[in-house]
Amino acid sequence: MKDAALLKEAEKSFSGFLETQSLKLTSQRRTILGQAIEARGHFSADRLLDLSKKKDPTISKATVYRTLALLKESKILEEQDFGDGRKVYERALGHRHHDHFICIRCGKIIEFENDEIEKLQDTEAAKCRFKVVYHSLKLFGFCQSCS
Amino acid sequence: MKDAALLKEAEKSFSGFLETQSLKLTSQRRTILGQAIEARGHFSADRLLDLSKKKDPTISKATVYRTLALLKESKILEEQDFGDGRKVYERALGHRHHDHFICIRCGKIIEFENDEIEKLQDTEAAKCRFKVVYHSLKLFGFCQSCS
DNA sequence: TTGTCTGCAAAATATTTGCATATCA
DNA sequence: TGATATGCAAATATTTTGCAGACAA
Repeated sequence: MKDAALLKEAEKSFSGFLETQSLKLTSQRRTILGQAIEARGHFSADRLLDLSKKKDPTISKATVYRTLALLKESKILEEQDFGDGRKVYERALGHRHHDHFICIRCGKIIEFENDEIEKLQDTEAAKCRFKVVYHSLKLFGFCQSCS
Repeated sequence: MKDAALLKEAEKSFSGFLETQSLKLTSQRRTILGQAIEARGHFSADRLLDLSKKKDPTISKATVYRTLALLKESKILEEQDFGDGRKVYERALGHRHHDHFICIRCGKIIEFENDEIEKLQDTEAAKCRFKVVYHSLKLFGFCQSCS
């Protein structure tokens, strides 16, 4: 999907979500959403603030954090924690579920999907009578160029 | 293994580690190690500080954090992050590798082991020419009593 | 018009660090 | 004795919050 189409879909989705909560689509929220979609890959709150400020220098850190919470709630973004003490975000809308390799030398992140692992997780959960809502699988190590 | 035997093994392991690094086994480090082994389950730095202070009220936060780093390095403890913004620790010495279910209602943590999942992870890593050093698999959802 | 938002600065949370003094080996 | 460790307080880093004025519906 092209960026423009993606952004359009995201805006539609976000404004729909905001409406259901009686919240408003402000110019700041529009800008932040736009930059989050354009950012691609994984980005931190801080990076999103920088990107957003380039479009509108008056946007504040507080608004970015508050908007990130809404984008997460509306399932447009997903929050990840790669263990460096801060949260990062990635687009969830139109992006299939996947897990991550994280290179502990260069920081590169590689995505992968494996249905078999998912199935085994469900089997294991059933054994413990546990109902899985979401999961996080991270493989830390060395990527090809670092090993 | 009984607590006393476990503690003895941990002390032996820790003092061996400290020696190789030309570091000292101080009374504070001994106290903190003792409380970490007695704590069982998962505990935060803050909780370990509280426990340690009961044995020696002069122990400081800084020393607990510094000692936790050493206990992690020496493989006596393992660091976990269950996504609530702080790190928790669990004993690794004499404790087989396992993954976790985390109940998002009551916070209960259930451990599980699954060799098949581990194997599939390795297979998947090999496909990407990625060398896995350690991994983290967390299944979030509802435990039996919360669902 | 009115309830929601915003920017700002201050607060909260978890962890780390500089430094003078104390302690282990 | 000398290198390492400690406690304290201040510094970091990230995220959250209170508040008074601004804005969307």
